[in-house]
This record gives sequence, C-alpha cells and structure tokens, in this order.
Amino acid sequence: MRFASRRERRDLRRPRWGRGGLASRGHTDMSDVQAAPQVVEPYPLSNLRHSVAHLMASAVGKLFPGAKFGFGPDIEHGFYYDFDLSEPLTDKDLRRIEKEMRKIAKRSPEIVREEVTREEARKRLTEWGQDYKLEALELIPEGEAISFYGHGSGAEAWADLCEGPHVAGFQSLDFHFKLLSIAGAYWRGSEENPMMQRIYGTAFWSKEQLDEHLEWLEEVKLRDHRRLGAELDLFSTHADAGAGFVFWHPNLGVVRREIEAMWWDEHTRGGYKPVYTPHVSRESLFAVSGHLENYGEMMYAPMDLDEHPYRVKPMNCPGHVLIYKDRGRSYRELPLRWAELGTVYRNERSGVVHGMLRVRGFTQDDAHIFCTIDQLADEIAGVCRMVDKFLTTFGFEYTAYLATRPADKTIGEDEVWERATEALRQAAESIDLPLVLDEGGGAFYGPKIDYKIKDALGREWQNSTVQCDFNLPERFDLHYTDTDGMQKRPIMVHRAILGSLERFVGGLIEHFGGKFPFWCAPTQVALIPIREEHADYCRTLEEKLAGELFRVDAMLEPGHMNKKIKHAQKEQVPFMLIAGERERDEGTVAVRRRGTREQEVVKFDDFLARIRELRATKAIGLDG
RNA sequence: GCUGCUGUAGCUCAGUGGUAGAGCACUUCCUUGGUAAGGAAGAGGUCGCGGGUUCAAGUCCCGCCAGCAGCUCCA
Repeated sequence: MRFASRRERRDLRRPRWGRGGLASRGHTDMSDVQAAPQVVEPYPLSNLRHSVAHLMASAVGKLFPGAKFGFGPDIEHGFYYDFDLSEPLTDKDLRRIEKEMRKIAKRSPEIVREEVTREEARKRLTEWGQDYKLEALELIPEGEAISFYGHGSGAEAWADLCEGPHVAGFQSLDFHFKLLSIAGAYWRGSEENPMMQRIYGTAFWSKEQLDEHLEWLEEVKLRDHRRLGAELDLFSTHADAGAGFVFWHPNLGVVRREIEAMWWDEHTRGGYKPVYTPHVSRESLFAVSGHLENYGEMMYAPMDLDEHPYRVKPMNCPGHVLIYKDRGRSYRELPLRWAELGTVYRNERSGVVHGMLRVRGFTQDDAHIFCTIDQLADEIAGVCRMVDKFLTTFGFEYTAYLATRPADKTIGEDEVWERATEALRQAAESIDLPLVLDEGGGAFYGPKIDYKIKDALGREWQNSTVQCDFNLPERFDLHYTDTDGMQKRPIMVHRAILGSLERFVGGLIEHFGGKFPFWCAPTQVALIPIREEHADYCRTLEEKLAGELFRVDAMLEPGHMNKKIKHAQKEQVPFMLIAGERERDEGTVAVRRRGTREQEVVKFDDFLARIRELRATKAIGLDG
C-alpha cells in the first residue's frame, strides 16, 4: 500500500509543457502586444493557479535578477514553479516573494498573449539567457503555435513561453494564494539533469476555500503516522539500527496481530495454505528467478557461506516456486494457493525512506496461486472478493484498474496474454467489480488488476494487486501433468491484499487518526475507579473482561480520576469505564466513549454484550 | 542517490564563542477527587557522532549518522 505519489497526484505524466508554461523573464513593455483571447468567467481553478504560478515567477525574477526559469504548471492542489537561482531559497524568501506578488498583481490589469515564430521565440529566450526555456522550445512540435504570456509593464514586464490559457489579468480579480514550501526538483524530472529549486503554492477563488485547504494540510500533519507513532507509542526507528527499519512497539504489535489473525482466517476460508520460506538463499536462486538481473540494485550485498554467495530475499516468489517444484504436480492438485506473511528486504535509496510507509525491511501479505488458464478467472474472482472484504472492513473506498499488455518487452504468447486478460475481465464481471482500463500498464510478465484506495482524508493510495505471471513458471520450468498425461505449464498468480504490513498499518494510523476500530485497538477498555476504595469493583470487572480476552487497562494506582481520564483520552482508548459507589452497588458502569464527553450508565453485562458485538463485527465506529 | 533545511531533557522548543534553560510528561509527598491539567518538592541532558579552529565550542569549520520538504524510485 502506498500513497499515490505526489507526482501522480499532480498528474505530471500528462504532457505538460504547453499547459505548464515555460516561463521566462521578459524586459519588453507588454503594452503594445495583442490582448489575450477572451476567457469567459468563471475561470477554471487550474487557470487561476497557472496564472498565479506566472505571477510568482515574475516576482522571483524581479527579486532574484539572473533567475532562470523551468516549468511552472498548476497541479492538483495548487501549483509550482522551478527556478535555477544562484543561492538557495529560504522560508523567509517565500514571504518576500508573496509580498512582491501582491504588489505586481495590483499593477497588472491584464495578462496578454502574443504568438510568435519559432525564430522570434528563440531570439528572445537567447537574449534573456533562458537556457531551460530554449530547451523547452525545442520540445514544442513543429507546426504548433508558439506563444508568450506576459504581464506587468516597464521594469516589471515579464513574459512566459506558454500555451495558456490564463485568466485575463490580476488586478480586478478576487483571488487568494499562499506559497507553501521549497524543494529541489530535477530539470525535466531526470536525475541526470541539474537540480532546480521548486516553490510550491496554492491558490483559490475565496479566502474560505484557501483556509479550508490550509486546515486540511494541518489535519494531514496532525494525522501523520510518524507523529501519532510517537504520541501513541506505536513504533520507532533508530539511527543505531539504520534508516528504514521499523520497530513495532507493543501497542502496534497488538494491531498487527489482530490484522494478521483476520488475514489468516480469511485465507483459511479462501482455501489458502500457509507456507514459510527462509529469509536467506543462495544467490543462484535469484539468478534463475531473474531478480538478480532485473532487481539487483534493490538487493542487499551477497554474504559468503561456505564460499558460496547468499542473498537476503527481496521477494517471496522464488521460495514458493521451490516448494511447487519439490515434486511432480498433477492437474488434480490445482489450483494451489499458498500464503505467507513474508518479510523481505530491499535496499531503498537513503533519501526515500519514510516512517512506516517506505522502509527497507517489510512484511508482505503475499500469496501465490498456481493454476491452469481455465481456472484463472475463478481464482482472480476469489482474490478480488477478498480484497473487497479487507478494504471495506477498514472503511476504504476503492477503484480497480485493469492493466493490460505493455507495448514492448513482454514475454509470453499472444494467446496466453489474451486469455489471461479476458480472465481478469470475466472475474471482475462475475463479482460486479467495475474496472478502469489502464492500457499497457501491465508488467512485462503478465496483465494485472491494481487497486487504488481513498482514505479518510481523500488521499489516494495503492496497495492491493493481483498479477498474472507467465515468466517465473517459464524460468523455473514449472509444469503439471494434465488429464491427457501431457506436461503443461501452470500460470502463477501473485497477489497482495494489504501490500505490506508496514505500509498498510502506517496508512491505517493516518486513516483512523490513531482512533483504531474497537476490534484492533491496542487498549480497548480503560477502567477508572472514582476513589481508591472502588478499585476492588474495578478489579472484578477487569477479570471478566480479560477473561474474554478483551484488552483492558485497569488504572487502579492511586491518583486523580481526572488525570486518568485525560491519559486514557490521549491514548485514544475506545471505552472508559468509570466506577464509583453507585456503579458498584448497582452492577453498572459509567461508559465514556472515545471522542465524547458524555457518559452513559449501563449494566456491566449490557456493556459486555455490546463490545462482544463490536469485536465480532469488526465495526469501525463505536456505536451500535 | 540528488537539492535545501534540521538534530539541545521522554515531548514541544528557547539558548549566535565564556559554568546548560522553560512548559508538558515523569518520580515522591500532600490532596479522596463524579468525568481533560489540585499543590509542593525532586529527578532527568556524552547539546546526534567524530575530527578541526580557538585561551575557551551547544554556538564557527569539515566528515559521518539520523530526520524533515521534495525530486528520482517504490510494497
């Protein structure tokens, strides 16, 4: 599971140059160029943002003479612009630039478009010393219009090689913007290229919308799993252990165990059998599988055992294949469904590790299905049903994508590709799962269905995947004896529902904001006596709860009730049971539900029945 | 890996060359309190690690480690 990367969210793969504006600083007076084409109000938000990106670039150009400009498009939540500057920008510069933007906006009644010839464009950009722009100019296909968009006059005049469209001008428009952050970004997105400085910002038509967006960003920060991980004592990472290695604390260990228990239950129900495979194998295994060749950069360096190189596994599939190959297989055995919570290690580049979401050692909820092509549709349908079960249990909305054969560098017969892709389609249809087509998005070894989920904050993640594989069976020469006695090649299906426990649970922390559903909450019930003399009653309640394997924190130590309430609240404990004389005498408890301040006095047995229900149904909320 | 920034008590942070600070959390004592901070006292820091400059380094310089915002890449 993963966040759809910022890159995806910003949709940069879309050809961008024209829309995104290749900007450049101009010193010509724009007053004599032709007026912009009529843009009818209201402008799309993307136009505004793109125009504000221009505004920002012009301010940067004014404040930092000699600035060179890269790309500056609008993106999902705002815009950015890349600059090549002689000195690094700081947050203080952002405020300065904002101020300058407001000034320029006031003096810029209109944004004007000017169409020029390629020669003229080249001449201008050369004159302005805009190297990146010149390169960008060459990206514009022959025959397409080449235009500049400019605003400001006199010393402030500024123009941008850009296709548009833009708003007509800044002066008379009511809009609101904020510059948010500075980061490095490679020119044209390639690490071969020089790094530029990128400024991110956002803009809206109303102050309210801007504020709302800024609040959303705050909420994202508050729910950050790294922050909650420390606050709720969930996990840690350590310089002493190295970057990208997660230590699960007891609180999160509980969450994981609950999820794993559900996972094994569902897999048992789905006809999967557990397998366990070693973390280390001889290097030659990964040579056969092809991982060494295609994935070698991600693998840890070999270690020497008895003068043979060994490797830590980056994937579980070769191990499962060895089990398959251990003896001959008959069609009668298929499909074989083998599941493993397999821990793998991958050498992620140092700059990418991120809390629990991007780590160097993680546990995949892996399984492989060995089946015939005729069984494929049913098998896929089974996986999709299981995906639905998990995603809805955690309250995620999702979209499934059918990724078909890539244009080149694939392996496998045309016919097999077609039949497998058709099987994926049929499977989805049989369970009424709509598929969005991702043409050519498959792996080189087979078509697949990928899932994207939406979390409570509306962010998209990718986690579940079902992939057909024609490659590994080939490489390992897998076969089974068919009804006619002939040796046939099975298809292998790789699938992960959660992706990795680390990424999934890290995502869950943010999705729930630390308020885990009752069934997997680290502590489910806190017992708080009003006075010390009520501790005995609490103790009897504790025994009953613990006897039914509920996770109870009996806060019986001396101290103030209010302090304990505050503590339990901070720990996001679903239920606090507060008990004094009245409760003890009546066999009741005062129940305080997470997130509320009201209490409800109920018979303890009624409470017990309620939480049994919550646990059994894996309800997300605490009602009912 | 790359660009920029950061690293001081468990947490949030102050401390710009001259003997380490605050709030919260923690411990102890007092407080017996009916639903989110009662009072007092106390403990807690190799200032990320290693070098260098200096009479003197948390503070300046270099290297490493880790983290943060991104880029690139990914479960």
